[in-house]
Amino acid sequence: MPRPDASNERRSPKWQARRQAIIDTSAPLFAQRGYHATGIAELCEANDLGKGALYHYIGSKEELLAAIHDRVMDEVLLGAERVTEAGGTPPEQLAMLGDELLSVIHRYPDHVWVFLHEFPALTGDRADKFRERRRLYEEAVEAVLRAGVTSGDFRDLDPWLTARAWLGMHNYTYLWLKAGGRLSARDVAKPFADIFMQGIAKPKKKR
Amino acid sequence: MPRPDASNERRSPKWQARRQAIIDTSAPLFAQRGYHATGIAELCEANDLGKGALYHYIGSKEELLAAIHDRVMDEVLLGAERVTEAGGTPPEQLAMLGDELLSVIHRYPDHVWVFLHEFPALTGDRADKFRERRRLYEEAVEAVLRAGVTSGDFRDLDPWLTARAWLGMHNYTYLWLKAGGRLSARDVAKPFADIFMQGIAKPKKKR
Amino acid sequence: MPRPDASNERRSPKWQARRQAIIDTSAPLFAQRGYHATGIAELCEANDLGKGALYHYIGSKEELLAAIHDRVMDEVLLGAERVTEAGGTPPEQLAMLGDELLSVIHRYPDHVWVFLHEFPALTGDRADKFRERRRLYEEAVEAVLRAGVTSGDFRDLDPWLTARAWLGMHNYTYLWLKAGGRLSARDVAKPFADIFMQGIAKPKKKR
Amino acid sequence: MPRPDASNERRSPKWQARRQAIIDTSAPLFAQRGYHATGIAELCEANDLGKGALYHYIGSKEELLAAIHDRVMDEVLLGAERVTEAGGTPPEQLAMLGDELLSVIHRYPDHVWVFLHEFPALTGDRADKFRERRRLYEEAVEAVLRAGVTSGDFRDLDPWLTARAWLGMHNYTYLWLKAGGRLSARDVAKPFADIFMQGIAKPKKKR
DNA sequence: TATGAATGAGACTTCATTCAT
DNA sequence: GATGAATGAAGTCTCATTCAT
Repeated sequence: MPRPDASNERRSPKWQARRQAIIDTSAPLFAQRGYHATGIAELCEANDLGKGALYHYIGSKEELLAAIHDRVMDEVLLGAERVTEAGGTPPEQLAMLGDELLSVIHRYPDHVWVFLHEFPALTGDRADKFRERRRLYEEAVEAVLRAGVTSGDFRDLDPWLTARAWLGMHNYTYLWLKAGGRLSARDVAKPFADIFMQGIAKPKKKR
Repeated sequence: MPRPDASNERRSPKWQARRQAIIDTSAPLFAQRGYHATGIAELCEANDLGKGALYHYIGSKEELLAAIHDRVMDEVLLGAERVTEAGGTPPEQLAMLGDELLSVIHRYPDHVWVFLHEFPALTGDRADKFRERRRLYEEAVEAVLRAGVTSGDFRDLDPWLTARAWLGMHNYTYLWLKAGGRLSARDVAKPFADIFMQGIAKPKKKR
Repeated sequence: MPRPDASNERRSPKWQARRQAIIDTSAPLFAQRGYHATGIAELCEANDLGKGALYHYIGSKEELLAAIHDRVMDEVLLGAERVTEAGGTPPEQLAMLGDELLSVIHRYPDHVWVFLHEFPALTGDRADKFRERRRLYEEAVEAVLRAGVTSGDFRDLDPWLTARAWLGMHNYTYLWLKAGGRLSARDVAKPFADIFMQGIAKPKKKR
Repeated sequence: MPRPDASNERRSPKWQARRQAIIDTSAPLFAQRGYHATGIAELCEANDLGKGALYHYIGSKEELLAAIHDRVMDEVLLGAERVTEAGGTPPEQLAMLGDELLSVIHRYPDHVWVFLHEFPALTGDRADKFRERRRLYEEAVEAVLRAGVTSGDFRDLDPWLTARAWLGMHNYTYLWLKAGGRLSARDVAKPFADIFMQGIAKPKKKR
């Protein structure tokens, strides 16, 4: 049963920093072993902290999980905002969205893994808040697609369904796209954009 | 610690049927609450069986999880075989693969959810066997892409990376494609194939 | 809670034989894995019988344990009777008791192991009956020692304490004396008798 | 499946003391009811501790069993060392070994009962380590016997077999020798030594 | 005689969390 | 800030036994 977010803003900067470090250290554990399979004891060891001290920073295990989700959603939504503010044609916007999204997945592979695997473990208000933010992002993608249909850049397609195709294609990279890996975010974003943009482009009228 | 699959083949047909029913009844529970979060007690209640009787059929919780995985992989690989045997051009083959895959997801949404979410909970030999079968399927997709490049139907693309795009686009539908829902498997497969096929088609030479 | 011994005497000879076979097949299992650690399922497999059929013969697990105890005690007490009937001097009697006891241990190593390790698992009447029979045998040993003191063959010793020494020396061979082993019962009985008899002999008066 | 002994040395002295108390409180339970028949719940009640708290100290039930074994073997091997360091003729050494061994059995009757009854319940490394220490002690006894033969104090006997006789005679006292009982360790050790020493002594040459 | 599905209590162990220090 | 002992509910799984077939 989630408790009201202990207002972290009153805390000292030192506390804030330590909390952030704990979040980032814990994400790989949750990613590798699973949220439920990772015990408080393991988190304590990984963070070199006693149980009491750990709870001083995280409040509860689920709050820690929510913090990892927020870390990702903050970045993802920030990316979407940047794209909106940058302007450009719908195809340009969609390409930028892909760049931003894959950049987040590439930089935070563990956080994203947790995000995509363990969101059903969130309960109550925390689950609601998370779903709300996720929906917000998905609607941004749909909006670009709709704009492209209107502008004539994209052929007449179902924006909702097409957004799902785009999201699946990009999100699913969490399984193999890693920071230290062979491929950069851009190495993936470019070919994916090529496929998708050509795939939904309005065919040129033949004369 | 996975034990060698207690040779289920010696069991009576009645036992086999009951086991299958338990597998199918349990999949939705794992899908909705998560594998670790679902207790044996819940499985017992859902299957209307005592603990001892449940274990008479499943061996262990993890064996039950593996059985759900197998149920899906059996169908998926069977679909891939049908496609191979059907023959046709690479674009036709890829379209058929999409039809088959989305059909499985549409018919077994819970099994697939479990499959895509809880595979890290498999350990030891069971994990190995599962990864092997999954790789087998992915290679079938790559093979079709490679054939299409060779045949000139598809432009020159990275088969591995493109297969990931295709797999993500299709697999990710597990989040919203349900048997009772608004959309049929075909309703999704057709537009997805349109996007993907047009997206990787070799541009026609202009005259 | 032990039930009154289902009067086995009314059973058919075939039933009796099968029951005896089960007792002898089960003793090694109990000896090697322990009474509590050996499950009914293992007993079924070893005896090539279903659970229902096994229970048809043994009544309960504890009754089976008691039967193994009885098998040993029958032999041990029979040996003691033979010795009594044979007559002879106390040293001769004690030597014969050693021969008989080690012969039982050598012929029924598993039954004896169970007997010496698992007697605390017997409860209620079964425990009482077993303790009674064990005491009976021990008193036979004490009686011989007492007779030897009276006759002047043995020096003046505490019969109870000396009997314990003798019993420990002989019983404890259950740890290493096996039917198929290097040593026969006689190979052990002779040196043991030499030690013990010389150890308690009345010193010859010097002239 | 035994885990590597969680390095208990890092624990606080208070923890160590409590652990030791738990070991000594649990030994009588195992002795009276048997290792397998004694449940964690009973151990908790006897130690006035919750399940979680108990596990905080013991790691596992089998580790507790091993600790009881070690408690005994530590004392027994220490006694053997004292004897070796004390020096003296082989008969003196053997008498001292008897004094030491019976003293341990008298002071730790429950621990010894567990030790002699439940050692088959140890598995893996723990069983190996225990067997090794036990063998070490038995070899010490054999060595004294061998020395006595060489020195001419004992007649020509089989050291291995004679050691078994001696061990059985002494170890078997665990069945009736108790700290609060009628007999002290010395009350038993003296007559036993008299029997055994006279029993294996080299007969004086008659003139 | 024999089967094996079903029982349900109880086995050992782990868990997230609290709180006195 | 930090510790780690203690909690006790819940975890997965095994058990001896029964009974309809």
